[in-house]
Amino acid sequence: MKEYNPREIEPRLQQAWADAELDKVNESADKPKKYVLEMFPYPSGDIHMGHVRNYSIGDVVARYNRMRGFDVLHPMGWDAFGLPAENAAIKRNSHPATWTYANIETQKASFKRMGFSYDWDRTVVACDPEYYRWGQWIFEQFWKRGLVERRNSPVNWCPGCQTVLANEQVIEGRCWRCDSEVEKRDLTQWYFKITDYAQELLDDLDQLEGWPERVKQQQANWIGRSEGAEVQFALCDADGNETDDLITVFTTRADTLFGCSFFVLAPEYPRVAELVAGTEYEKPVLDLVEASKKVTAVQRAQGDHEKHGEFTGRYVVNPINGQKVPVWVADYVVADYGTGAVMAVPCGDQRDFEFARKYNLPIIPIILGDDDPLMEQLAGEQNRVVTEVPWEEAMDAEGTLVQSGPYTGMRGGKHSEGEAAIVAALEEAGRGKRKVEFRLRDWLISRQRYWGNPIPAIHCPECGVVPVPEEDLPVLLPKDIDLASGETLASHEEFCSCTCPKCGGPAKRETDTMDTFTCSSWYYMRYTDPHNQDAPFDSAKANRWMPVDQYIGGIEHAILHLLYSRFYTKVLRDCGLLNFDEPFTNLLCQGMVLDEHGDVMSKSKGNVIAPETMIERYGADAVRAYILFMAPPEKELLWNEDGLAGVHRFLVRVWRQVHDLLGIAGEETLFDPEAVNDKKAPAPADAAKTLLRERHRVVGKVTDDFDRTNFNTAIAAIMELSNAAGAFLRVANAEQRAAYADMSAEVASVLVRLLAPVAPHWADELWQTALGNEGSVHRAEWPTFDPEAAKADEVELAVQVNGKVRARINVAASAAEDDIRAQALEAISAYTEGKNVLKAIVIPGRLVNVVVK
RNA sequence: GCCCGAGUGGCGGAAUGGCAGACGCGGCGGUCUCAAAAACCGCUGUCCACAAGACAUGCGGGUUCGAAUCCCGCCUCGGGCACCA
Repeated sequence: MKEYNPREIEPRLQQAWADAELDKVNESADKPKKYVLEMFPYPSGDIHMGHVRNYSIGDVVARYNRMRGFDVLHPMGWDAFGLPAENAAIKRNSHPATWTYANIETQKASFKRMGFSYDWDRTVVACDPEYYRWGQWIFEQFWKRGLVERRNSPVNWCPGCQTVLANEQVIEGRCWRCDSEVEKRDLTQWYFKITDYAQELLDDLDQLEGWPERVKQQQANWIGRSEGAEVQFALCDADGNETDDLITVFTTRADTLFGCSFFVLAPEYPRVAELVAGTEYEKPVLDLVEASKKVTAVQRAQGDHEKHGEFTGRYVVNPINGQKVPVWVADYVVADYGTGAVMAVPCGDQRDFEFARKYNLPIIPIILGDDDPLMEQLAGEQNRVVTEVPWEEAMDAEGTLVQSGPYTGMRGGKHSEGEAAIVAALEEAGRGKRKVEFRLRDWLISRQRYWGNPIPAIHCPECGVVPVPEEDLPVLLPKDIDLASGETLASHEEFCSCTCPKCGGPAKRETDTMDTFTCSSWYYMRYTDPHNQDAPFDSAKANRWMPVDQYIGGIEHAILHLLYSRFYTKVLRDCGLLNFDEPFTNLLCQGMVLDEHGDVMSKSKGNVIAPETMIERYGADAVRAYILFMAPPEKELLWNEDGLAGVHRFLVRVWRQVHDLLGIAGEETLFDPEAVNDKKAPAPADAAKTLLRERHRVVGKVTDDFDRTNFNTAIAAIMELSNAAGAFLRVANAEQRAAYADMSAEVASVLVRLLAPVAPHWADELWQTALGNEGSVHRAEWPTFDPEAAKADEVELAVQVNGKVRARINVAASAAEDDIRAQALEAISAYTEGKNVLKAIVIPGRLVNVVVK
C-alpha cells in the first residue's frame, strides 16, 4: 500500500484535472443546472484563511452537485478596480494594472493549490476592457431609462481617499475603506436612482426564502419604509398675515397635529436664507446654518444629540386648527429625508420635547396614557398649554387623544384611528395626503479616482452632457498616467479632449469613474457568457444559468453588494434582458476565521495563519476538511491547529482503512486479520450488520446535510461510518473478512465518494488506484441509499417513568405497540408498585413514557 | 431608543418536542517499544470513595405524558439601524 502523501498527489492530480478539462462547464447537456458562486475576491495580495473558507464551501457545493448529476456552473474572477491598487501604484511608482495582475496570478495559483474546481475559461476580470466595456453599456441603458441623474447636493467626501462615497460606504461617519472621517461637501455628482426601486427591493425580500433572516432584516432596515402623510402649512408673510405660499412636511404622526406648537426647518432647507433675508433674525440663523455644517457625522454617531435652533421671525398656520406657530431652524432636522421640514409636537415626539424644553417653547398635551392624571384635568379643554408638564419624556407611543377637537377620545399612535381620521380630514381640505417615505437614498456612483470604469459621458458647451455613442464604447482608461506625480484623469489632456458626438464641436470628456460596486453588481451574469463581443451576455444563456442557486460570501456585503446586485437585476429585467426578479436564490454568509483566542487575524497583531503553510504541513484536502468540519459555515471559526492535525489523521486513517476493506493493505494494515483472536464483543457478524446499516444511514444523512449546507455534521457522519468500518475490521479475522468482501468493497467506495467533494485529491487517488476505477471520482455518481436497509431489526428503547429514564428494553423493530407497552411496564414494575398507571406513551423507535400517580 | 441573532462539558460543537453532550480537540489510563514518537485500545458533564442516586443546556415562570427545543418575563454577549419626524 502506498502511504497517503498529499504533497505528491495534490499537484499531480491538479495537473491531471486541468489536462482532462474536468471542470469545464458543459453548456449543451440537457441535465438540470446548478449555478454555484462565491463572491469574487479583490486582488489585494495572496489569499487568507477567510478566502479559503469561502471558496472551500463553494467548491464542496459545486463538486457535490456535479456528482448528483447537475450541470454545474462554478466560475471565478476578480473585482479588480479600486483604490488599493492605485495606492500601491503611487507607492511603487508603477501602474495599478501591474500590481493588480500580479496579485491575480498569485491568488489564482493559490486557488489551484487548494484544488478548487473552477472553469478558468470563464474568468472575468473587472479591469479588463472586455468586461468594463459592458459596464459602460449598462450605464447607458440605465441612462436611457431615466435612472441616471447628475445633480448637485451635499455628499460624503472622504479626505483620505480623495473621492466621494455612497451612503452605504459611510459607517458611523467614517469611510468604509480607510476609516477617515467623512466630510459633507456640495458637489455635482452622478447618481443611480435606486430609490425608484425601493418598494420592490423591500417587497421582494419576502421571495428570498433561501437568505439568512438577518441579511433580509438589515436590507429592510436600510430601505426603511415609513408610512405617513404629507401635510401643508401656510406660510405667513413678514407681518404675520397668512399667505397661500405652502410649506409641506412629512409626518407619521398626523394624529398629534393638534399638539403642534412650532415648526422646524433643516439648516440646509433651501428657503432658509430667503425667509430671514434683511431681518434681525438673518445673522443668528445663518450663523447656525454655518455651525451645523461643522458637526460631523462621527460626532453624531457618538450620540452627541445636543440640539441647536434659532427662530426665523416667521410663522406658519396649522391646517387642522388654524393656529399660528413659529418657524425655527434647527440642526436636528435631517435635510434629505421627507421634505426637510417638520411639524414639532413636543408632547408626542422626544426630540421635539427636548427642543421645546431647551428653548422654552409650549408643550400642548394632546395624547395621554390611559392612567395619566392629566386626563381628568384636561377633559373638555382645548389648546391648553401646559409648559410645566409632569413628565420628563414625550408620550411617543399609543394613547388617547385629548384637546384634539372632534378627534378627542380617539386612539392615537402610528396607523391609529385618530391618525386615519385626521389624514382623511386633511385630504378633504386639500391640505394633506398619504405618503410613503424611504430611508434609502439614491446611489452616488461617481468617484474622483483613476482606477475605475470611466463614466461614458461627454460635456459639450453646446449640447450639455451627452452619452458616448454605444459604438464608441468602451471609453478606455489611458495607460500612460503618472499617478505618483499627481496626474489624474482630469489632468490628462489627451483623455479629456474630445468632440461632441451630437454637434461635432470641441468637448470635454467626463473624468469621474464609477464606484467599484458597479463592477460587482453584474459580474455573475457575465460568467454565463463571458466572451460575448456583442452584448454583456446573451439573454438565453443568462436565463438558463441564472439565478445563482447558491451564493456564498461574507456578511459585510449584507447591504452594499447584495442590495446593488438586486437593483441591477431588476433594472436589466425591465430592459428586457432577463426573465427573473432576484439574482441569488440561496445565500450563505460564512463566518470569519479567527485566531485561537477569537481575535481577528491581522498582520499588525502577527497572528495570521498563512494557508500556504498549512497546505505544506497537512495538505490542501486536510485544510479544506478541517475548515468545513470545525464549525457550521455561518458561524465564526476559531483556528486550532490540533483540530487540523486531527482531521489530517482522519484522512490518513481512512486511507488505510479503505485498503484494509479491500484487502490490499499489506504491511500497512490498521488491523491485522491474522492477529484477531480473543477480541471483545461485538461479534464479527454483528459488526458487519451494523456496518451495512451505517452505510445506508450515513449516505442518507450526508446527502441531506450537503443539501442543507451542514458540512460539519456531514463530515461527522462520515467519521461515524469510518468508525463502524473500524469496529468491523478490528474483530473480523481473514475468513470473516472474505465472507463480507463485497460489502467491504462497497463501503470503501462509499467512503471515498462521500469525501470526494471535501477532500478531492485524496478521494480521486483512492478511487483510481486503490478502488481501481477508470476516470476521476469527480465524474462518478453520488452513492445511493436504501432507507429500509438503514433500519435495525431490533431496537433499544428507553423506558421512562414520569419523564425519567428508569429502564431499557430491546424490542423487534416490527413489534406492535401493545407488546412494547407490556414489555415496558414489566421492566419498570418496581416503580409502579402501589401506584396508578395512568397511561403509557409509545414513541416508536425511541422510548416509552409511563405516567404514574 | 428600534430591529435581528446567540447563550449547551476543559474547548469547537451535536440534538428544533422524545434517552442532552453525536463527531472532533484536549486530558487520563493502557498495548506496542530498551525508550520515545506514531499507531491502536479504553475512560472522560458535575456531585459522591464506589454503586445507587441526585443535579445539569444563562436566570425565573408557564404549556406538555415529555422542553436545550414552544410561550411569557428577565440577564449577558454579538450584529444592524439611529436626531429618518
